[in-house]
Amino acid sequence: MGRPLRADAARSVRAILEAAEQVLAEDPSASMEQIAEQAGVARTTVHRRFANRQALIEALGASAKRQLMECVDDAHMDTAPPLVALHRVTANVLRIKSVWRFTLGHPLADTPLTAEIWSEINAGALEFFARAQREGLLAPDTDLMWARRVYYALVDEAQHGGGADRDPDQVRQNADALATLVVDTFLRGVGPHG
Amino acid sequence: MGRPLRADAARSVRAILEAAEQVLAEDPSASMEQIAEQAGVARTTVHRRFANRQALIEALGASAKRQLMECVDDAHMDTAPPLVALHRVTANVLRIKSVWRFTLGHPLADTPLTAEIWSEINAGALEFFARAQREGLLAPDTDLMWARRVYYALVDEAQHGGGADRDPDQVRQNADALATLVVDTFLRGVGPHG
DNA sequence: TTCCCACGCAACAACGTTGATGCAAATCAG
DNA sequence: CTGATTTGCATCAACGTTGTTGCGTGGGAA
Repeated sequence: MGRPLRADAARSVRAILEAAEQVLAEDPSASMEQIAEQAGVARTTVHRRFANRQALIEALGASAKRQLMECVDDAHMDTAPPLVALHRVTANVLRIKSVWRFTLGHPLADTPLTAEIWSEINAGALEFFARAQREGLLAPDTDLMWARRVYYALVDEAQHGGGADRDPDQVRQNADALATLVVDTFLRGVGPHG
Repeated sequence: MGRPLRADAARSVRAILEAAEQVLAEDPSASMEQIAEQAGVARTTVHRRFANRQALIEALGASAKRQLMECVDDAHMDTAPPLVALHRVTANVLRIKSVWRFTLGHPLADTPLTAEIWSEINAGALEFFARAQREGLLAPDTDLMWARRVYYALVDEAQHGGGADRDPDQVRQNADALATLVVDTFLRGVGPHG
């Protein structure tokens, strides 16, 4: 590509991406104008940095998916004990999802690239659940596809309810507590146990 | 209001509502043109029957909410044994949701009227879960708000995955099977039981 | 300090969508 | 059958959004 961006240009790009994520999270059909306003930038500047609305959304997708992949990786789903890995990845994903509510929530940001990452993650999840089932964490008669969908749904649900977390510390604690709740509900449901 | 609609007019209205539900389910921002096309009707006819896009969506909301309320009522949540009632209402709701994927899925169709019905249903659900908890169907330490959210999420998830059901009979069987799956997962999760 | 780049601002064309209107033809109801 | 109503079609104005361009200005980099 061209030479590195100047300081103010880089600042604009970051502001725009951040604003786009926030605005689109509340209204996926928000206009470029609204995004520019939230970014504290003129609309033309948005178009200067991102040729299309599509290009902007794809840029969001790239950032988000990269971070998601990263946070899944460092849970070591393939080696850690299933229950530990499950709790860790859940907390990590919840943390990421709270930042990328739009991009990771709406499939609008789907491009060939991101679709590939998705299927990779999905495959990894299925593989993990298979191992979890072999090691007795999941009931032997559980349909793994259903299990995966239930897990995703619970993570989503835990995310949506979570109100405003101010500082990063609070986000982390919240993510841990929610992860416990999600994993618990996922494995034992809400009925009486014992 | 005015006098009853003529036969062809009534047919148009029904066709438009049905078409709107289908089209909007796949693309919530679809144009009136697309809806008209799917209904086999000129766009002007749509505007003749529904002043606004908003009015059309509200009409959808009214129909859907009415049916939803009806199908919740005839599950007799307040008298039947909790497990029976839960299974029955789940099957009923799944059946309705498969028909009103857009209107009951996206909160776009929310008006003062529908919001009222929603809160009524939500209150009923919470009350039901409280009774279920007293009677031992839910663990005593379960947060009822969380339980409700999990239940809604599971119903949604069961709905989304359900591919194309051709005839009404198949829909009914499918709804029963899915209801069993949902209730089971809801109460016991996917971990080993025993 | 000096040069260059990025910015804000204003203006513009192109589009698609919405909503309204008039009219001729088809269709329903008494 | 006959009158009333509905519909399709063509047309029009109004809007909001998108994307582009040119210009003057202010802040970053060497």
